[in-house]
Amino acid sequence: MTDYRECRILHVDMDAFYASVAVLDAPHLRGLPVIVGHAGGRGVVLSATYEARAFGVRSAMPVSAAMRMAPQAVVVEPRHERYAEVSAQVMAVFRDVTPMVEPLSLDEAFLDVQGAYRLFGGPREIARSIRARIADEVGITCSVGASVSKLVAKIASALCKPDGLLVVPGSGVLDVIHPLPIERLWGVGATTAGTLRRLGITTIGDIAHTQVPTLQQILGDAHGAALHELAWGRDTRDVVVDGPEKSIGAEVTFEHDLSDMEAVRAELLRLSGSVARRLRAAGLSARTITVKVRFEDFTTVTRSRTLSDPTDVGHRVYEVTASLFEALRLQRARIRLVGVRATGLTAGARPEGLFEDADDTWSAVERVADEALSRFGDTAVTSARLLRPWPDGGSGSGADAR
DNA sequence: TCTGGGGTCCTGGTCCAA
DNA sequence: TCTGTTGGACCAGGACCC
Repeated sequence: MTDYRECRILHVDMDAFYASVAVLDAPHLRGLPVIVGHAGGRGVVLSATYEARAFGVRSAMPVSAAMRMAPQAVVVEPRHERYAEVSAQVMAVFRDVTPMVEPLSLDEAFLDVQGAYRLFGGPREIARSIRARIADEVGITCSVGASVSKLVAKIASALCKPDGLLVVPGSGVLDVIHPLPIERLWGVGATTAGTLRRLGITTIGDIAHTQVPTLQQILGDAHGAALHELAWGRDTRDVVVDGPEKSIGAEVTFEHDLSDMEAVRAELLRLSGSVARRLRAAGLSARTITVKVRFEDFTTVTRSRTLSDPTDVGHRVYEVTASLFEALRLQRARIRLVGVRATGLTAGARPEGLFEDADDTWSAVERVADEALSRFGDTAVTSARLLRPWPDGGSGSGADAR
């Protein structure tokens, strides 16, 4: 029997992860159509069991639309801490097999298993063992693709979903990927797919047989050339164990569009505090702060500012955020979403005492608050400004003072 | 129909300094 | 001194991923 030793890259993907965890924790839901998402309002489907998918329910569609398709479905509120917990169990199984694990999200990872052959056998045996252990020890199912590259391993795991295993040797790569629709290719989303389809390019094979300059003319130099390479199965990216974080952000969509700018500023204050707290928890400081505003018609603007000194102080983040927001000079706008993001991250907290300024005081205050929050819970400390009762219920719940 | 929230990466424009 | 070029940093927006 061939053991496909060239297929050292595994892509492991949990099946309907959030929904599977919901069923794991509430076994009476097994076999039922289950949708994970915020019921009512503007929530979208985060995940759905295959029973729900049979009705046409898909991730990212509005929960309201999903409920019209599957009225009998059970809607379950998301529980992110629980997903993180289960994810840690799954990743621990991966790391038992090899240290070469690159998590892509809570529910999927690339593994380079070449170094594990001597202990565990070839890629197929390793994949089988991982699938069995996750089923036994965690209680959910996963699908595994194994191949010579990340691209093909990822395509393979998608092709064998749910609860499957597919090994694609180097000699079979083009036979497998060329008939597939272009959307299967990493980097082809709705926009690129629409552009290519209008030109009659519908399969990965079509991309492979289109001249590079033509693709570059359509999609830009980098994107065009990259897609052509991928369409021929050429992907030399290695499994990277620990990539540093590049940004930390938070955003919120209001239940109803807001026109009360004071309420929007209060939300920006809350988001700034949350981002800064996560920076401090990660031991990082940020040089660039970006504020994002989405209006009722879904148009979105971002404004950013780069600081002379990196910061992890919430008060400082809010000062920048608020001044960027003020510069937009919004009077009667109806705002759907606001967000705050920190980029240009550097390791290490902001050096205290280096600059004798108000940030030192705020930094000290916020570190004390971090301590209180970690000891007494999320509601132990908050900014006085966030205590004002907004007309419609406050942050994220749909204030609208008009 | 009506579009979340967390991210990464790329592109094109502007500004500034060498 | 003036002009043109180049390259880097920054900024804004968009596409994409899960």
